[in-house]
Amino acid sequence: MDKTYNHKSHEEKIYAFWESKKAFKPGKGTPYTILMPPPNANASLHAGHAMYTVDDILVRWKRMQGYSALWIPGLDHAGFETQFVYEKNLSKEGKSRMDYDRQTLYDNIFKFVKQNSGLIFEQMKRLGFSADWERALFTLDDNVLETVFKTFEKMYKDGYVYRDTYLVNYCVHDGTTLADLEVKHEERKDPLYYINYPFANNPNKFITVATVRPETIFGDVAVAVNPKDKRYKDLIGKKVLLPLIEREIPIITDESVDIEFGTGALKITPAHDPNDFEVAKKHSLSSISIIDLNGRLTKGIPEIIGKKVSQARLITIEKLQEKKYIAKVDKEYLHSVTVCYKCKHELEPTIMPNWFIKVKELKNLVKKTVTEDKVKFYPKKYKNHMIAWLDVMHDWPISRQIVWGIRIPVWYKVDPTASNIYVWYLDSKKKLKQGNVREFLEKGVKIEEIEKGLQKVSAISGTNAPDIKISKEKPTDGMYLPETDTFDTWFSSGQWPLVTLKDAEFETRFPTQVLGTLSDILKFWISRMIMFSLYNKNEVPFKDVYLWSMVADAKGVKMSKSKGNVINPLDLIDKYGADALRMSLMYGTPAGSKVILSDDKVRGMRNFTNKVWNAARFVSLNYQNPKEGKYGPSAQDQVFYKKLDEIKSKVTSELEKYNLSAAAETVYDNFWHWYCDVCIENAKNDNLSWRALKDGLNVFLKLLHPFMPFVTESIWQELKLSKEEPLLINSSWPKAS
RNA sequence: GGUCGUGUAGCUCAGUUGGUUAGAGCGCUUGAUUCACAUUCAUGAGGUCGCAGGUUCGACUCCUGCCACGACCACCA
Repeated sequence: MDKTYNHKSHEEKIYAFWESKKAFKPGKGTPYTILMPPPNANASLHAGHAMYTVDDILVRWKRMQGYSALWIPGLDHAGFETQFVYEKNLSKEGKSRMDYDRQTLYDNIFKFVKQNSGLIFEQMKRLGFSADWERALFTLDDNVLETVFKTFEKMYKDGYVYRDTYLVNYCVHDGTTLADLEVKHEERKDPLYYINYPFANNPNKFITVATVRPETIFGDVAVAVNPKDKRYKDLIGKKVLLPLIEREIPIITDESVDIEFGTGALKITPAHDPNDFEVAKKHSLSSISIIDLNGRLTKGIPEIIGKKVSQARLITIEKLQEKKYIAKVDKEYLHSVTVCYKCKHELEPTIMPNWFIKVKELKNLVKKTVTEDKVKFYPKKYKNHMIAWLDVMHDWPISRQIVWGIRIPVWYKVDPTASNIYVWYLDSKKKLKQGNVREFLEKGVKIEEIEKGLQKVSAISGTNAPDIKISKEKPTDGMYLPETDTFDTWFSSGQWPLVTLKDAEFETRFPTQVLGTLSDILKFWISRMIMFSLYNKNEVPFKDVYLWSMVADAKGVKMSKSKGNVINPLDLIDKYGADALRMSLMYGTPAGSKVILSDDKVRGMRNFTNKVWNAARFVSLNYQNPKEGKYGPSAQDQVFYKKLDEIKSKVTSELEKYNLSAAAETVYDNFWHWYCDVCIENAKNDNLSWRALKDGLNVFLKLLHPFMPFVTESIWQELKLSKEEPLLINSSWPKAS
């Protein structure tokens, strides 16, 4: 053996050795299954993924305990995320998604993803991950689509899926709807305009409303005041005129109006404000959409038609001022606006037909299950987080207006006499056309041409909605156009536990054991997985959930590209070895806490790696050439074995409780400061037998193996400590005698 | 504004049902070295355990209040 452990010369060799022995395939025994949270297909390894070491430790430990341990990896298509990255590349070439029909764009993104995919698995192998790579699957694989379609169909039949117009958070920039979860709030300072609305029967008198969005007055359908507000008591039911366009709207009362704010009178714009949408629904007021999906005004005064919102606002203000409608302006008004979590642009609340999942019953099922600890959370506090989230969770919009994803398997029947389907398509000359299908058909455009160049279909919902068919393939009984919306990524990845296992494995491996992931996707993902699992299989997807809060640098600051403090785990592996990295991720990182990744810490653990190597080398040298008659007194050996038993029990019980950091610390401390500093010194002084030390080494290598697989297996192979067990990875876990 | 959580050494965190001098890793001090390991060993410094009360023979631990920070939720046009 070399005097110093050089990870570079061992790690690659050992990993190839395991693979050649098919060491990651499940053996016989009680099944133990972990599903890897699928990383983005085109991602490369970052510090967050390195924490999957948690899974690897558990799998390796259970494998050694004699379980049929299986760790199934996968890749996620990550719809919105990926399309965002792709479109950024497109714009560098001066192009946009509008230059392509749906299918071509999809194919191009698919190529783009394929080019970059799989790299992350190779990087995970460098960390020593013992997943069954041959079972890896991708969220766009056929069998995944099959399951997702079936679930959708079943939910539709069971009445959990509905289509409705709804006020959604629409990002004009990215061209898609965002779920509430994807929305960020940002503080802004904007002018607050006080605008006079004259009374219809007496234009010299008026009621004043306050708004930061004067351009939306053309979509107003009412002015609301609080019923308890004495100032407006006599005005209720009266009509006022909208400035500039002089449309009549009523004054209504609603308790949600804050008497203290502004003038106490609120303009109601249901098509472009979530609160107003609710109020309008309550009072059965229709809504008037004045902004289209490109963020341009469609109604109002002629000067603003076709203009973008920001411009329209300025023009509107100017006109209002000219006609003296503005009572005053509060220039320093601080309020919060909703922005897109991805591109940070301000969102436009917009009314749009969408597919929804009715969640009330389903979420109560999840809540019951979580409350009853059918799924346990480590640390426990996340149980409360989950329940609190379920309480406020409302219907889930699952359609996304992006191409990169699983197309919602719905077909709209084209009725050539109805104006209920609106399309965007590239004609045979690659020119973008948009309008009613009926009108195109009347002009002699063939439905095939529309379908071929199709970018987007928007079918109205409600009473005049077209007939629909739920089917993967195009129905043949007439003219149909496909739904172009795709599923929210979480709709498919929420079914991850249902698609990863083979049919027969649902008998043996379901529910799976544990899911380890970053706590910020508790709501997005974990809640949905439990939901789909209960709905489809009447069973939880996993028994335990292990969470960590975030990955931070040495100073405890969250790693992010914008802060420039990102540490690439691969660099640390190059420098100090995978074992050192793994150990430093575990040491001092209890469930739920921050994961600190710093060069200093990893270096410290590299020292430990070397310590293990050297101690093993020293013990084996002495054991192979024991000095005659120098075996120490057996009483001291007995004390040694007793302590060794205690360590075995302690490490095992900590692992059982998912106290991975405590287990790591126990084995680290005892190996270094007891076994090396005390016991080896004793043996040198003939106070302990080399035989006992050799047994101890055997035990420590096994206890260390889940945490530091490479160095331990290297030693095992070099020293051939046990003839019965050729691979440390498959050896038996030490039990206290 | 609401809910939950956190506050222990310079940093990140342990501290089990209240019980002697409160611990670890990294960092820092000083020293050792022909010794398996300078990738080592030993040693030391550093904590009013957020603040103020209370319960108790005894509180980092239990209770109350306050302060600070964080997460999530809801957000007033």
